[in-house]
Amino acid sequence: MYDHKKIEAKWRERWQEEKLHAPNLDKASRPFYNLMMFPYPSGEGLHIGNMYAFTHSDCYGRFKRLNGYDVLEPIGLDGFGIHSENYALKIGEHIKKVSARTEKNFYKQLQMIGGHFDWDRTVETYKEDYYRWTQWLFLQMYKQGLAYRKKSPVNWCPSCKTVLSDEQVINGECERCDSKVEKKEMEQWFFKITDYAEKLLKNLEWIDWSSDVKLGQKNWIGKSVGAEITFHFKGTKQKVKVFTTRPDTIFGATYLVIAPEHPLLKDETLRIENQKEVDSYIKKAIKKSEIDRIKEDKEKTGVELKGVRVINPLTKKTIPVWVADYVVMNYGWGAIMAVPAHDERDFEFAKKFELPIKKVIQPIDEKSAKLVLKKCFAGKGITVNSGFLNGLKTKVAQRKIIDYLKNDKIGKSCVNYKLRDWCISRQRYWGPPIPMIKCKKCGWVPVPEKDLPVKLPPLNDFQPDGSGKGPLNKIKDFVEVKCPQCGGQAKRETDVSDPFVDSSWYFFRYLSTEDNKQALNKERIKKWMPVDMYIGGKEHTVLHLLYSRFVTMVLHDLGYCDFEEPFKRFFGHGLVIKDGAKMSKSKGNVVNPDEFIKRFGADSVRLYLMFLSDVRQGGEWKDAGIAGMFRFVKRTWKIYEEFQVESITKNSGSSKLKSIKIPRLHKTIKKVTDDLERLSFNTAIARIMEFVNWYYTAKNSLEEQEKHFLLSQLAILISPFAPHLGEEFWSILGNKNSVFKEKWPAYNKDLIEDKQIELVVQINGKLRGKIKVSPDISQQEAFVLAVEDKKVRNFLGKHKIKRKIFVKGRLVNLVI
RNA sequence: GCCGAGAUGGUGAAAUUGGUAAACACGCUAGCUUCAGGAGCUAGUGGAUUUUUUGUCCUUGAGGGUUCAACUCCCUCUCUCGGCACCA
Repeated sequence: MYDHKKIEAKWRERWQEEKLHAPNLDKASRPFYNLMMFPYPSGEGLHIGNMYAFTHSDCYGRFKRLNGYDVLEPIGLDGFGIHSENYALKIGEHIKKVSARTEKNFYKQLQMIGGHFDWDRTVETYKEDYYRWTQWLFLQMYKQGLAYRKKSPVNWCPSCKTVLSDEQVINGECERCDSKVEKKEMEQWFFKITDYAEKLLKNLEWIDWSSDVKLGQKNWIGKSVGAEITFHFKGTKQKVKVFTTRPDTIFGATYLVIAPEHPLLKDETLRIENQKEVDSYIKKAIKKSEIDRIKEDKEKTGVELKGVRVINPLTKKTIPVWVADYVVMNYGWGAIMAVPAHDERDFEFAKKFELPIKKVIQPIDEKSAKLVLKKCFAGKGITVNSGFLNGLKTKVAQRKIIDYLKNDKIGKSCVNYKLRDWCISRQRYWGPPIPMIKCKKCGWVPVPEKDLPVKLPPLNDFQPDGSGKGPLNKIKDFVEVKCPQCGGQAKRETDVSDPFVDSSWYFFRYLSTEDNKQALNKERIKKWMPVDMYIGGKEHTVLHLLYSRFVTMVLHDLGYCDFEEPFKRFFGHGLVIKDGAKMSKSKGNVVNPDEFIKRFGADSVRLYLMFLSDVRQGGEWKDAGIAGMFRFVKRTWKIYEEFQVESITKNSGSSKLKSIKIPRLHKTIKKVTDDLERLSFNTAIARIMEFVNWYYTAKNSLEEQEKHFLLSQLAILISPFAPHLGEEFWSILGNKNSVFKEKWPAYNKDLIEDKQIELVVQINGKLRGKIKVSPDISQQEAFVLAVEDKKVRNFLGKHKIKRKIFVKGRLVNLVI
């Protein structure tokens, strides 16, 4: 009887005792760092989605181990953060208590799934010995000028009562609680990720990552190459700078638009005649939340600054100036030159407010040429109505106009990024206090490194109050401190940092969790990093995966590592869905992994998750499907059980074979190996199933020694997928050591190739016959045999063969 | 709106370089079996067509194209799922 509970518990214990999954970090000769995204421990326990990722990742790690690598596969908990905190608030329990409980539960679950985890070096972001170094990281950032304070409109979640980073706002809503995010003008701590925009973009060209994730990052960074051009106001000395990617269209700039937040709008020297009207528009526009701006169907609004005009530096004509919220302050210079004929938004605006539209680009294709002025044309073409730029192609015109602007000192080429600095302040309790002190005399002073950690003080009522200050502000003993510089009265920063700061460097910390004297161990980093394989969710494209790259680049510049990119390879998996939809509590289609592990065992759940479909695409979970996998496991189990009984009854002490010439085995080994290498887990399992099916049909004609050898090989092949079973099978065969100390089976190339193959005979591309031939049959022979085939002859009749195609080892196609 | 990924049997899905579409499963059908167990075994299972079926024709969202040959490449369209969202 296959008793998965007993077997799995036995091997889990033994792995733990033998520390089978804890490589020696200093002595390992072939390090392989196999990383998976550490989960944030929710109250609900490990989600099937986490398990999906872990299972594939673990299978790959175990495969690498069997191929002779020293595999480090660490695990931990991303436990700080709003998610955990909100859950604690919801159930009315203190977050510290909740965390202690979820930690226990998560680690138990993680043990149950049988991962190759090194339990001696877990990382919990909310423990002092970790967040101390998160604070240290902040101080390094501060020293480099990469952490700074800035007052700016930030994303405020009214429900979580904290600010959020741009990356945490999804469609104008809070990533955590889906509340509408508001814009608030606040002073916050930022990390200067924009300093690394170019490097973050450039390295995307060579890192081996899923291409959609790379593209997502590229778009988020959003590099635009163009020019900045200065426009002078008529009648005053004021001027305004604009950014444009199409300086070549400047002759078509028929008006200028300024963002509502632009400081020029408060400039009295402009003498705006309708200042009141303008002010009320500005007030309304600024009040709008992001989501309102999106939901209003992008209907253009705006107000003309009456009596104000700027001079187009090329046409020398004056053009009107408008304020409109389709221009945003935090990109470029908060002002644009509007070229309605060649920009979608300007076109729409000009149509609505009846502003002049002037064509300056002639499209090359006729279809678009006909539509110019009826529709906007934003493409490239030939410049017209533009003085000295006439007749030039867009690219040439752009170069020429930039040279002109430079000579006249009214503009220059310029690059802009959509990426903005990372706002890391959070007005919450459950995070690492930002290690800064504000002194009346000295200003902001960093906490000296020797004083770290700034401990998160106990606080019973940790509910955020929405005052714009974190709950820590309520604790006098915490707030009131002496200035480390002058000893005078000072106050601590009471905000904590974004949990994404915690996770931006955890993979470094895994390497030296036992060392509490320093954050990072350079030698080990050199030996083990960058991470060889990282498997995780694509939802972190512009969050964790971007932040980690940034932090690694900073650590590189500080000399802690000699690489700029933390993850050599990142592989994004798809989602597990159920009943055709993403799992969610409200839909009631959440799969609880515990229940299935209990019923069928971790091995069956692992196998099923990997068998579902291609890991890149995700797959659909079916309760009936896992039962089928359980059946396969039991069938395989029976083979070993039978073998054990036989060998006991026969009691034959015959010597073991070292190799075997059964092509079926060699083909299976090749298939499984190739499939695992290209991360095609589902087909690898299919191949193992085929092998088991074959074994059933062949077993009666096999010698005991042969069986023993075949089953040994099968035990190893199956062990990355179903590690407990692998071990159990291995021990049934009489082995004392762990199967994971074995070598991955090798195949004999000569046995892969069949001595006889079926060559397909097509007539006009349609299958008409099959002939049995040797794989290296010559073209001539193949044609002769093909024509001799009865069926083929029937089809050919009296037709003349016009053409013959021969594909070696595959087919013959006769064209008639 | 823009960008990306996808659409293959009743279902989840395979098909690595353009070369036998549907591997491997689930489900279903029939039969066998009876340690009644979330059982096991055997056979069948894309559709149409009663032409002895070891046959023929059709079939990878729709339509067109390239090719001896297209799930795969190109064009047009439809739908689904993700990402971005006035970024000049």
